[in-house]
Amino acid sequence: MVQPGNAANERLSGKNGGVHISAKADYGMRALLELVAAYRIDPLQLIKGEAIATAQQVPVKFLEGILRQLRQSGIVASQRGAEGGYRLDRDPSDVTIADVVRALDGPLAAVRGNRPEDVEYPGASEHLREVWIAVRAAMRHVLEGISLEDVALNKLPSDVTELLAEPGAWQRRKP
Amino acid sequence: MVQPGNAANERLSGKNGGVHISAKADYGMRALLELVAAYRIDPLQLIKGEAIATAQQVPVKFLEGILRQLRQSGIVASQRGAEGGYRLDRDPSDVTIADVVRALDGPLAAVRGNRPEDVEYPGASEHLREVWIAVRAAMRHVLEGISLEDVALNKLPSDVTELLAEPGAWQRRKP
DNA sequence: TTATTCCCTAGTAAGTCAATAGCAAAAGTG
DNA sequence: CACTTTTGCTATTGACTTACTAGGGAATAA
Repeated sequence: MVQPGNAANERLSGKNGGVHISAKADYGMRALLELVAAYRIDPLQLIKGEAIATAQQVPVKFLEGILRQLRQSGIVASQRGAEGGYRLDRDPSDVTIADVVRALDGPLAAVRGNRPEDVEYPGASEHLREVWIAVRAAMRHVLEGISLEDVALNKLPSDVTELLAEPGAWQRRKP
Repeated sequence: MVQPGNAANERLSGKNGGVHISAKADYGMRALLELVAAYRIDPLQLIKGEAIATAQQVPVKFLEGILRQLRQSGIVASQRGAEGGYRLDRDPSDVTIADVVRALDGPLAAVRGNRPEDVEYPGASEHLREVWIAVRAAMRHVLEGISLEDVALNKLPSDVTELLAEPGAWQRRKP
């Protein structure tokens, strides 16, 4: 098992295509889930960056940058000075995972760095674009369908739990 | 519109999280679709690397490396020397896009470079792993469900065409 | 005023990505 | 047997990204 936020024994297999959840997206989601927990007690309660960082075992200064990006996207609010901190600025049921990933890493899908609808294919590969569009649509379907509240309460939408119930969903594919 | 294989005006928005189709996966799929077209005439016909490269407007030497990886994965066969070239080594209906992406870029999904099932989350983010597993399952569902033949004949599975029919599937989300 | 806490810019080491160069090895042709 | 063609393989490159860290500036409360 990989320790959370411990950058020592990680990146065993440096290479990965398909979908990659970056450290920013992962840390950002974890920070937001901490803020959701506080929000459910008092929606205006402020939590310090360092408190989030230690709770989630994430590098503090790196997390600060992430929280700033989330504030600039209107997901989080912040206050400076003593007794300052961060809080959610929107209802947890209103913030989707897609919102978070887009705020931190940009567009959900890219083909060679371009939007899927912007690439064109000659001859035999004529219909390849449809495939990448479908991949993006699948990502959107999942990530736009799950809110922070869903994750915090472990109440995922039914079509997502169906995905999780698929045989082998929790195992890696044979290499 | 971005020209196929032209690396000049691309990479406008360098950053992207979520799913990224690499040049290798994109070029590899295009090369394979050329081979499928030949396969349908004669399953043993050999096509030269340079012919594929010019047909798909892809850098030759880069494509060579891709085709070699595909051969090492058993998807493609090759023969050296004059009158040599490449051909499909499996039936087009038997090769999925997931096979291609895995052969060229490794695992379909990663969280900070690790397999989704290998990361663990403390406290408030306890259930985040399920989300990433679901994302991977969604990717698998799409990419393992489409074969080279499906793309070549433009006959995608019904659940994929349903994804494409979703409103806004072809437009980017408002930034 | 002073301690606290977020805000912001810069920088950096390591790594990846996309591609190129060059030569070795095999296979067919004359 | 040369000789040409075509793939096999390794190494290298430059641009870029990722995951951080350093250090100071600005706001806020006691």
